[in-house]
Amino acid sequence: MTDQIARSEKQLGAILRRIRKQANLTQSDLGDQTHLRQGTVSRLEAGEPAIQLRTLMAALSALNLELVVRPRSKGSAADIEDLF
Amino acid sequence: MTDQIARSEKQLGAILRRIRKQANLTQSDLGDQTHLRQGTVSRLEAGEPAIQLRTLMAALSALNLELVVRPRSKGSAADIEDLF
DNA sequence: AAGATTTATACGCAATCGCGTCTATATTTA
DNA sequence: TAAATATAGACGCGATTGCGTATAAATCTT
Repeated sequence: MTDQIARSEKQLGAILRRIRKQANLTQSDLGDQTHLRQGTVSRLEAGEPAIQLRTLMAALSALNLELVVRPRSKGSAADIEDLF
Repeated sequence: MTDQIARSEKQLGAILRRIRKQANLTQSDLGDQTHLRQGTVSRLEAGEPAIQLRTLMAALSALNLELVVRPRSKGSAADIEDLF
């Protein structure tokens, strides 16, 4: 399984959505676990830039994920997604 | 160099501060590059939960960093920092 | 295709964002 | 320790959050 690299809100949201679906959870399921509205989860996954950190961390926690901060690896796949 | 793992806003802020200092930048320097106030950078690094994703991503970008999302590694060093 | 489920959007609300600016504390350096 | 630099925190402001609640629109299932 390839790394889930995010350099933008959109990429981050896409990653979360992918993982949530792999876990067979609906946005509402996730919302129940995190006390976030389903609509809020939707906006997080859509990559809205003004979503708050607390919202992101709550989602990560519920999905049992962690964040790693590291120097940008040159020419990673993430660049391509960014082009559109 | 050990991984920079964040499971909370506080850890994330601490990581950013560490890296910024290693790069010999002040909060104002970073603010200039990102169009963020020095005070905003301060709050980001302090781990305020309501900071927006756009603010985080701007800082990451200016520091040439990227995020990796991955399953929580059990018993990592990050747990200890969480105990405060 | 119809029905059920899931996701995207909307409303008013209180709270809080980041901005612009300024000042009080640290913290570092001479 | 004095002076310089850096960080934390405040002010009012306009904008937008996530909440609570609904409903449209899109996506599965059967």
